[in-house]
Amino acid sequence: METRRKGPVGRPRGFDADEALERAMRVFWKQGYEGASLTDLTSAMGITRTSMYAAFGNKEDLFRKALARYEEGPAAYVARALREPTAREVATAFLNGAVRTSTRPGCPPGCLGVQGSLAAGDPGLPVRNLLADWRNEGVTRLGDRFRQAVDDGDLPPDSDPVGLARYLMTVANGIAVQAAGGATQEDLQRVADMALRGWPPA
Amino acid sequence: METRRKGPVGRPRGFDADEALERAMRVFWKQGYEGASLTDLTSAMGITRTSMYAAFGNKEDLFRKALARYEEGPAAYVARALREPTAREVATAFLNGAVRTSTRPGCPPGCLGVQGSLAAGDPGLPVRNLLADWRNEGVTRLGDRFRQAVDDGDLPPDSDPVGLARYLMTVANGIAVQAAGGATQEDLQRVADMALRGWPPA
DNA sequence: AGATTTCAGTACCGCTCGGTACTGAAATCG
DNA sequence: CGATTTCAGTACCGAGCGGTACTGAAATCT
Repeated sequence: METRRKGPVGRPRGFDADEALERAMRVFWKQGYEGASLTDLTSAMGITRTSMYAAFGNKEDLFRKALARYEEGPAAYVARALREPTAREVATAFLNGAVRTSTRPGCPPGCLGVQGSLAAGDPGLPVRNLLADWRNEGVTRLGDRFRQAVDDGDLPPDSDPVGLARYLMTVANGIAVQAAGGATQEDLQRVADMALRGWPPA
Repeated sequence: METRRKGPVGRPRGFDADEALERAMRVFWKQGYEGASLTDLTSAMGITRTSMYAAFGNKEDLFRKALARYEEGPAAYVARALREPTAREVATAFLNGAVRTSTRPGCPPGCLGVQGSLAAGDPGLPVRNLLADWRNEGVTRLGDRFRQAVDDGDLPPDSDPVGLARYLMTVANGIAVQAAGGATQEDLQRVADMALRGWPPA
């Protein structure tokens, strides 16, 4: 006979973990991993250090969860772009999404995958490597999609799918850097348009 | 009657300030401003904290001087590119220089102007803004050069010089990000070549 | 040589960091 | 109701941060 629980025993948590994670994500996005102190994070989340550690583990765990949330939220344009029917539409949707997410009003400029950590001392290396892997995985996914496009015939047979993928990711990363320096959405949309002027014809 | 000094009175400094600054520049380049501790810096420079403060001011002053040295050294390709005869050659030299400097063996990957500080908490804001200004000044200089190119007739009269400048800077910034993630010189040279495929004809 | 000036080094300052032990209250169970 | 469990909050931990006072030696001047 198995013990059945109607709900978790004990006092339930008094805050919305999803909302707290959203707030934490924005602090990391704005200030980077090392630049975001636990005090910054917990005061934005509206909870105490104790609650944060109980709910999310530690600072690095919190960042990993914030990155996962970022991927499903602000960075969902990547997955959407990959589902576009042609290589050109994939590329266009990807860069336009990067522009919009990097310059969205009410959100920090740039991209969590770039601003989160680019260079760091020893204590920040795990997160730095996590983000480098995250960006490289994006290249891989785009590259797979473009290999498919070559098979489909909407990219020339002599195309370099991974090269095209890295090119787009490079431009998207640059857009994030430029957004951090104050470039506007119009500025960066022009950049995205220029970046596609040399795109291989179908 | 003016007092003449043959040399500075007192014990002369026992280290090469230029060499020390070069070492500091590389630490900032690799670890970023906030990620480079005074211990990291001074041990790489081979001097004590006291000597560093006497010779360079404080950590922020040291960074400013390291950035100036970076501009004259690894980033000298920018000034060289601006002196190329045509807009296309300017653009090509600029991107090729960004690729080489971001992937130079023996140097940290990327660009000090990007890796130095992209996102930061309150204490790092001055340096973050310094670098954003530095990047934007690069856009301005390229933009001035391309305006000249329009006058010279080696860019179409309806070109957007500042837009073209921002486009190149965006690609260069993206190259720095990608280099930090392990992209090789060959990878990034292909990216630079692709970025110029849509360049306006003379 | 003696006086002076700046050197390099140690030890320390107050502060903030990420992380934790401990307290007392609150909510759910039998 | 009483027992149990987890909550939120305070106060604190050792460590590292950027920066500085102080010491004694070394090198240049008159």
